[in-house]
Parts: sequence; C-alpha cells; structure tokens
Amino acid sequence: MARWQPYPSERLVLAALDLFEERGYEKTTVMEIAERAGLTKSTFFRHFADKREVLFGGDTMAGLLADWIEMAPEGATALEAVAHALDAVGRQAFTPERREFSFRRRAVIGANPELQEREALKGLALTAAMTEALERRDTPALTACVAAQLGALALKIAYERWSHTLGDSDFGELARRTLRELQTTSEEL
Amino acid sequence: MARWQPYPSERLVLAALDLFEERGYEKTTVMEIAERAGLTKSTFFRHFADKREVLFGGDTMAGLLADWIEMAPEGATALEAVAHALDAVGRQAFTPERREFSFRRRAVIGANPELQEREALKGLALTAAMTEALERRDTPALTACVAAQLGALALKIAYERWSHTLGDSDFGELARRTLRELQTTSEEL
DNA sequence: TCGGTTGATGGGACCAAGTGCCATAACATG
DNA sequence: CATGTTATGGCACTTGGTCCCATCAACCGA
Repeated sequence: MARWQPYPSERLVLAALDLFEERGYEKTTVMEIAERAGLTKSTFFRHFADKREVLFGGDTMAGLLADWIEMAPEGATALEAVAHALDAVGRQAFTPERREFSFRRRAVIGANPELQEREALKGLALTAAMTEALERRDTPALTACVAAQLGALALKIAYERWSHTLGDSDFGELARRTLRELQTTSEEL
Repeated sequence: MARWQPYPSERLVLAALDLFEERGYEKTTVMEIAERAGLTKSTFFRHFADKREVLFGGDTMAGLLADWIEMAPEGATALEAVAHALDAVGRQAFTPERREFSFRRRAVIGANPELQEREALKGLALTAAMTEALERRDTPALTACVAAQLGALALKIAYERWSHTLGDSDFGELARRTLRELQTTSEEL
C-alpha cells in the first residue's frame, strides 16, 4: 500500500470544505482538516500559505484575465477586451463540473468575515491585473481603471448567478450579458 | 498622579503607527504596542478587535456616507447624491490636522499585505453601505451598485491625492472633481 | 539488484495572536 | 466614608503559523 496517496492539496481542499460546512470555519482547526485528508498540520502549511488560502488556491485567474485582455483583437475598445477575457476565462475556469463546488464554497465564504476579507483582497488583485493589462494595450489610465472595475463587478455578479444555476449555463455568456447591462447603466448615470 | 492616563485607544494607535514605521507591521508584537502606550496586551484587545484594527478604528465612515446620501436633496441623481456625501464626509473626517496621520498610515498599509486585506474589506463595506443608501432613495439596484462603485473609487483616488498634498487642500472638492472625471470616463467607454 | 539522491512527509519545539476569567485599582455616587 | 461601577492587569489556554530535522517513498545510475 502506498503511503503517499495522490492529490494531497485537492484532498485538503475537499476536507476543509466539508468541515467548514459541518462546524463552521472558526470552529475547524487546521489539524482537523489535515487529519481528515490523511495528512498532518506541517503538510497543510506546505501546500497553503495559511488557513484561508485553502479556499482560494487555484489562483491563476488574475493572470488568465490579464493574458486574455492583452490577446484581444487590436481594434477592440477597453470594455470589449474585458468582455473577451471574461468569455475566455469562463470556458477555462468555470466549467460545469466546478459549479457545485463553487456553490458550496460561496456559501462558506458568505458565512465568515475572515474569508470575505481574503476574497476582497483577491478582488483587488484581479482589478489591478486587469487595469495593468489594459494599460499595456495603451488604454489611458483612468479608462483602464473604470473598465477593470466594471469588469470585476460583472465577474462577481455573474459568478453569483452562475453558481446558483441548475442547468449547464455558459458562464461566458452570462458574464458578457452582465457587463453590457453595467455599461448601459453607467451611461445613464 | 493618576494611574489612568487619558485617551487610551488614541495612545495605542499612535504607538502602533510609530512601531510599524520603525520595524514594520509583522515584526511588531501587540505587547510592544501596548507597552509603548503604557498599557498591556489585555487592554489592547479590549480597545481593538485585533492587531490590524488599530489602524482602522474610527470606523464611522460607512455610516456617515450612507447618512449623507440619504440626506441629499430629493431630486438629485444617484451620482449627485454620492458627490454630496463625499463633500460632507470630507469636511467631517478629512480635516487638515489628520492629513499627516493619513499619509503615514497609508505608507504603512501599503507596505503590508495583511493590512491591505483589511482595507479591502473596509472598502467592500463602504460600497455596500452606499449601495443600500442609494436603494433607500429608490435608486434601481444596478444603478445604485455602479454609482456606489464609482463613488468608492473616487474616494480612494481622492484619498491618495489628498494625503500627498502639502497645502491645506479641500478633500471634498478633490473628491467631487475626481468623481466627475470618472463619470465622463465611464460615459466614453 | 543495490546504494545514493531527491522530494514530500511527519514530528516537535517554538512564537505570537487572540480568548476567557478573575482580582484589583481607580473613578463616581450616596 | 462606604458602595457600586468601570477600566485595567495578569495569567492560563487554544490555535495559527514558522522552523528545523528526521524519515520514508520514489527515482536513477551502476
């Protein structure tokens, strides 16, 4: 029998999500998470920087968004580039098999301020990444800032809607529709 | 001689700011902060919920903004109500004598991710408070959301500019001008 | 097949954040 | 002067997080 079972960090994530749902985030210790995953506290902190990060691990999102913004067609406006990126990221990261996990994750985060704090920070990083990517496309600073802000907001709202969906709705389409709504809203201010 | 010196939490805040500047946030312990203020660790946690909160204490901002948004003139648009609130809050909270403190505080926060995380959370709370206040003025949900977002962004940018100012510039005017810039920017998206 | 190297894990000591409880000293009030 | 209230000090305790070292599985070359 192999002593090292495969996918240690995935096991840790699932164990953590289970326990957070059962007893709540605060009443769950890192040792308990590790034990349920068949590992130890030491190993937990080798895979995640801290207890919160176990729910924010696969953190390639900011980079992905930035890449896709830069790869958008030459003539595209700032918002079009953002829409392009949302669509691409939707296909890559928001696959149907991840929807249930996202739903459970959202509920746990919504129940705990400490986790919301981490999520807020990730949101800032996301906006910053998009802003910089737009600026590399020679979008003026303020325009980049506002477009990124609207993009992040659209992402957040779309994520909320998507994770509540029952059928296999396409995240990209949801996000693009949301972004258009936000755009018309901002024009009517 | 009185054993209880006045303004314990103010002393704690200043002691903390000093130490954070000297050795950095992480290398400063709560005990050191308390001792420099002539108090103890126990007392520190009686005044602040945690170590980070010592820099985010006077946290009436969200409430103030919400109040002023609701008190804005009847016929005002969402953005005008926000501008009204920014102006009022500027007079109340961003007084000239607080400018130097704000500058030092900003530098410390900018140097530490843990503090940026807390700031991000406060930012979310601010946006949420403004959104809800706008909705109580019968602003449609999406409009309220976008207007609050722009307001929060304007506040952030204006705060940055203001804390770097040397003269006694008026925060309210700065914020309103910033908000107008953001509005025209968003119209040209 | 064997022995050495590499990388992931286990384990324990350790520090600091944060909680809870209780004693006590200062303040206010009669 | 006696009494109750409030802020503080002090201590024990749990937990998150760091560091270091021993160990064990897997891989690799001879």
